[in-house]
Amino acid sequence: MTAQIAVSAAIYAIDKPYSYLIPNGMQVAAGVRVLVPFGRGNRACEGIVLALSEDTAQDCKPILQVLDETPVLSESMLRLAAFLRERYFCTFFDAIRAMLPAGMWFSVKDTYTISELPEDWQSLCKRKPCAQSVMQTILDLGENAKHELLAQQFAPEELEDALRYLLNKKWLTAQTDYLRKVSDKTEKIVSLAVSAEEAEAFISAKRRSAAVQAQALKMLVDFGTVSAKELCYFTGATSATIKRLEEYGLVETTSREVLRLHRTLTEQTAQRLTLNQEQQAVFEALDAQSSSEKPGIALLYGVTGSGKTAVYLELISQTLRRGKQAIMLVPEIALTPQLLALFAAHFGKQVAVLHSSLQVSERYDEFKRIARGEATVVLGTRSAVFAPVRELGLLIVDEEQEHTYKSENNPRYHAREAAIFRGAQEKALVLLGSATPSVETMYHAKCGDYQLYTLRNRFNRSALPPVEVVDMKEQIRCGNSGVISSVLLDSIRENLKLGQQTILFLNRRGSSRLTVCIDCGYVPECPRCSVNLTYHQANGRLMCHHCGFSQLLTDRCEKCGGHYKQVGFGTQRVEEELKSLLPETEVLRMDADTVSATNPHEKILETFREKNVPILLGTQMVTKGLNFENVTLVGVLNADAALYNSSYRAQETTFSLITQVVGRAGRGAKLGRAVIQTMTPENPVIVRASCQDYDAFFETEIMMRRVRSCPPFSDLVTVSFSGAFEAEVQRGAQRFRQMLASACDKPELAMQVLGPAPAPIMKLNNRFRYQLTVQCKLTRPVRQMLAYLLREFAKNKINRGVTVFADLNAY
DNA sequence: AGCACGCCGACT
DNA sequence: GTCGGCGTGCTC
Repeated sequence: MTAQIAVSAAIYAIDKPYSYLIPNGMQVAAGVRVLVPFGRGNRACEGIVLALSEDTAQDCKPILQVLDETPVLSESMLRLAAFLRERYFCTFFDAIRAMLPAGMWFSVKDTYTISELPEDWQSLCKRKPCAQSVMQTILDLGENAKHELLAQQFAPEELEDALRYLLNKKWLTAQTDYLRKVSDKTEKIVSLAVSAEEAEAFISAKRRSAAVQAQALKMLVDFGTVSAKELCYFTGATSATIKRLEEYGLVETTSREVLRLHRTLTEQTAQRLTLNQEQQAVFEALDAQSSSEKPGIALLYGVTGSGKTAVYLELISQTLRRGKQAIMLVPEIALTPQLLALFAAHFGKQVAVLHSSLQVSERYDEFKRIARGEATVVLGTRSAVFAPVRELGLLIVDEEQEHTYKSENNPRYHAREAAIFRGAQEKALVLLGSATPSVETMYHAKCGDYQLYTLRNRFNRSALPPVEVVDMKEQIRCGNSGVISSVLLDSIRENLKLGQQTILFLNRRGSSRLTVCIDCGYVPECPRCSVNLTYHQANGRLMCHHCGFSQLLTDRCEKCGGHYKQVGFGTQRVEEELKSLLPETEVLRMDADTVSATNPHEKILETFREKNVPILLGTQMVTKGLNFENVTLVGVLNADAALYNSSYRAQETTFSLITQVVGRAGRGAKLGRAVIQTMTPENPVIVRASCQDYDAFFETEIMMRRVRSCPPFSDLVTVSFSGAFEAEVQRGAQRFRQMLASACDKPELAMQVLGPAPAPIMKLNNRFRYQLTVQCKLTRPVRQMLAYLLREFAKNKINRGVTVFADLNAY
């Protein structure tokens, strides 16, 4: 008997199921994790059994150890992993890693023991000083040492080198333990280990040579105890700085569990749902579809406020009544406390919540509750599509057009696509819901691939707010160079008089802030990335949002000694403008700068609601699922900001965004209104969004997509190349293009290749990036051909120094 | 990627 | 003469 195993150590270029011998008496099943020897060195490495087969083993190694008593993934989930691997060009294990919660993984603990050390060992390794000191350390520790302990004392590279040397000499032996880890996120806390006076003395003694250390110490003197993260943020220190200070004995670090605001689901008595006629009809049809032999996929297209959630709840209840379970995916759970409360009220303890801000152990617990069948309703973000429910009856993807469903790291899967595959596998109804469905989804619905259900009426019959489009060019001509038009200002004033609230939305895309020297035009750039640095008021530093680099903003320009100025309009600038226009009015700002762990957006929104703050100003965050009775005015400050980037999705996201924002006004009894500011009032996307005409928008958009061969008519595979040397990366991309050209000799492999072009951010963390865009129908043969080329590219040593990866329909 | 095997330059 | 450098090729 052999087992086909996905091995964690296998990189993409060599990833495939590896066959291993099952030793006599060992209990192995598909879906259990095992320890297997891999590679020349036969290092123990983690794997998961994909399948068992009868074939007599030829020359394969035996499994070392079984790590799970029962499978952690069902056969159907293993097929889903295979699907992810093929569609998103990742390894089996990458896919599996995405499917299991962090708390289920094993931590590798290497322990080194001295075996046979010759008397004169010190003279024997004179030429290897690092090995000598590592050996001495192990001796001091008493014959054996844990890897993590050594890692604290030596630089990683040096340590690995020394250990390899010592193991090779057979002076040391290593043993590997795999322990289940259910560790929670901890954060490092730094505090002074000496008196404030001593720290001050150190600062003045050091003067210039260790400016960052001095800064960090100063902060500790002022605040006593600070988290390492904050210390780095405010002073520009790095982990190395803290380590250095620790060595000097000036500071000490401890770790503390990250405390997160965790909402416990309070059980309330659910109000009996009453569906209106339209909802009832849709519910019945969906219910019929879900109980059919092959339920397939449905799209619930319902305008904002038409009560999609009520239909979801009824369908979930119905699924439970049939003895099956349901998963509902939402774009961002933290933004929808109202939904959480609703689910708690309806399903009580049967609900499991899975989202990114859960602690590792909490997530693991929820995972187990689902696997055991205690939780039958799963509410969660992207990765909840992998929740281990046993008998899936319903899989809802709410707001299916949202970009948060696309993973931004390996495997770069789309939760909607994973949901559709899983639904088909497990014969569950996949229900996509949206007020502004993605063009792809609506297209499939119109083709009949998905069943289309429509909710046309707003639930409480409240009319959609009247929308006014303001031409900002006109405003400039009239002498208003600010970001708030006179029309919007008047409306805000009016609203203030009535004691009603206003939400102002600023599109971040295309409105990035910039620090520039007004004398010579110099713009500070990140030394590691090809981006400009952004000024943060909170710490007075210029920061890189991509690699974490930061530096103090100097008074004078470092090139010419001139003056810096902040240009571009971020929320800060709008806030200032509002202050001068409406000096007496309180403005609540919500963006990446004001939202933090200690001040989460829920808290800001709560303040907005409770204290009846007149104006809420923010970025994307203010558009999502907020229901405020007293909000009667919504302003979109720069509606077209995202419209002119090169992505084929720009129109769609802009339309969806504006529609959502406008839908925020007048949710209560009072009539709302919306003001949309734009430079291009005649733009069809703006026009259609302002009158909430999705159908017209869709018709034009689908035509454009057809003409340009964009999704859903074809797929776009972005093949990215990165490396330390720009010319090498570019040549690599060029070579891949040639490989593509010679591989696509058959008609079924038809494709169009664009590039190589520099990636949108050409340099990131000192690595240069280029990309090719492959436009094709991603059929099986095309996928296999691309996978083959990716592997060949990685294997060929001519491409050494250049790494490649592919992303399907990237955002 | 990670690791062993194999062939050339600075030390005992 | 040998130890250790780095280049090369394979991973059940």
